[in-house]
Amino acid sequence: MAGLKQVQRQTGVALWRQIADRIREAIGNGAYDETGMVPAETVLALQFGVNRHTVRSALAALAQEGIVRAVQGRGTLIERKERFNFPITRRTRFTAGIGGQAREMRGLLLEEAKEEASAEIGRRLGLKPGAQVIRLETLREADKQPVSRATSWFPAERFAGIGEAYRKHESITKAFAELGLADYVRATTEITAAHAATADLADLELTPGAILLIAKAMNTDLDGVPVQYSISRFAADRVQFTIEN
Amino acid sequence: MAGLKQVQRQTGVALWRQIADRIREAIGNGAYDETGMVPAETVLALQFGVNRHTVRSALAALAQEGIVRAVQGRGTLIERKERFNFPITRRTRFTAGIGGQAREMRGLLLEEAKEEASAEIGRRLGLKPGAQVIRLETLREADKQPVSRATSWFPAERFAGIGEAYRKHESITKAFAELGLADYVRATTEITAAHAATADLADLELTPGAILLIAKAMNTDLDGVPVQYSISRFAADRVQFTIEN
DNA sequence: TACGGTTGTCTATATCAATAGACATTTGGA
DNA sequence: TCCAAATGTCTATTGATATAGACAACCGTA
Repeated sequence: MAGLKQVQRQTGVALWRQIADRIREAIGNGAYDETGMVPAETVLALQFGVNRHTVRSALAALAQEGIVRAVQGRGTLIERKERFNFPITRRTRFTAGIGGQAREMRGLLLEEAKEEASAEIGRRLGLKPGAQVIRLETLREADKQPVSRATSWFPAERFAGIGEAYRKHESITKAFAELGLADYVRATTEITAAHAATADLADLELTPGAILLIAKAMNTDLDGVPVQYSISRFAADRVQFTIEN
Repeated sequence: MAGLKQVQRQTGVALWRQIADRIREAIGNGAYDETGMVPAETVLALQFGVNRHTVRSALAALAQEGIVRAVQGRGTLIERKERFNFPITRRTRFTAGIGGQAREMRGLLLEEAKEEASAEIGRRLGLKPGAQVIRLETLREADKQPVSRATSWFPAERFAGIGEAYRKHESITKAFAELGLADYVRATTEITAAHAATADLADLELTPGAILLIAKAMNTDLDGVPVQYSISRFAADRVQFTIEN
């Protein structure tokens, strides 16, 4: 299992960066699942044919991403696999779901608009024809890495000001709370996959041809009244869904 | 058209490398087709928000790849678009076809095996059932960039030692010549496209989901006797085929 | 011929990347 | 308790990366 392809020098890509990428990939492939640890720094240095300090730079970058954690005297433990695990349950919340696996969570409001509900959106939200909805375009990041790009619709009269609330709290759950909705549940989730449209490529920092996991979700309040319908596009190589019942 | 996305610092990827990649892409997109030149160094430096010397490093790398050529007093001329043009004719030869567009051509022999011809390969080469063939796995590079990954079959008794000859000359044409076949012609070429299999991703240095152009070719000697059948997988974003008659 | 615009070259400085070696600190087990 | 193994920290050196400024050389054109 010794490194078949050596790292390349003088390509404009730092050695520590190449090594970090390869270790991250190896972790994602389950190469170190038996021990749950990365090989010792001296071993990695030998494998890649570089100095131990260079390996340390690579591991420091991975630690910064929250993928590994070094423990003096023991070794470098794998904190999480490459993919964020996103459990889908009746109480699915994005921030809480990913939160434990990342150090820093952010939710950015890219766009807000009030518009007439399309036929499909109206049906999903149980609104009368011609009713107004608020549409939010959001980008969610975990550890500064974009994870998903979502479009959400809310009944306009009930959730006026949700855009501002989201911008403040960076969380749908907290935005709902500020508007008087203390609790809500995930009613339905539909999951598909597709190639990324060019519009999503830039936001999610993907390469053309990348694959998206698409989750169409409906949330309701505790009385079963729809409060949100959303279409979230996840970078397929950064998340996995877990369905629990 | 000013740079929307700034280059990033301290990511382990040198600025000149990021800028070279973006200019190469812009050239491929035809962004500078009107003038046939890259903007002046000072203009690019301003666009990317870096020093002129950093831009010069990027342009030097592109010149090394043969994509641009700087002329003092005039500017930096575009030598060729991103894609290599690969003309397919009755006298198609890989090295000669790409040769004029690249500075350095290489052909690497990855694997050699003598084996029994499969039904299809036997049919393509016009061999009797159970005949032996030599299979070569090769990787072709132009200016140190992998261009294609090919699997070739040859009748074993007629071309014994072709693996060694290819390793020496890095050219099928020259290997044939050494074995006494002075000339040959392209009889048929079939072209398809597909997503890259994982096995080819590493060799061609592609990202998952990348697209391959696949050329299935049969070469014969001047008497029409098949001498080679090959399946070549080209990185679709690096080549284009031109059919000439 | 003169000039504006362009690439080429040089010096200087600061920071990052990589190597090298030494030693401290911590952990887990013999 | 001791030891091997692992990560943490420090100093030092070299080369690559990036910025800054100045000026030379060259091209096309007015």
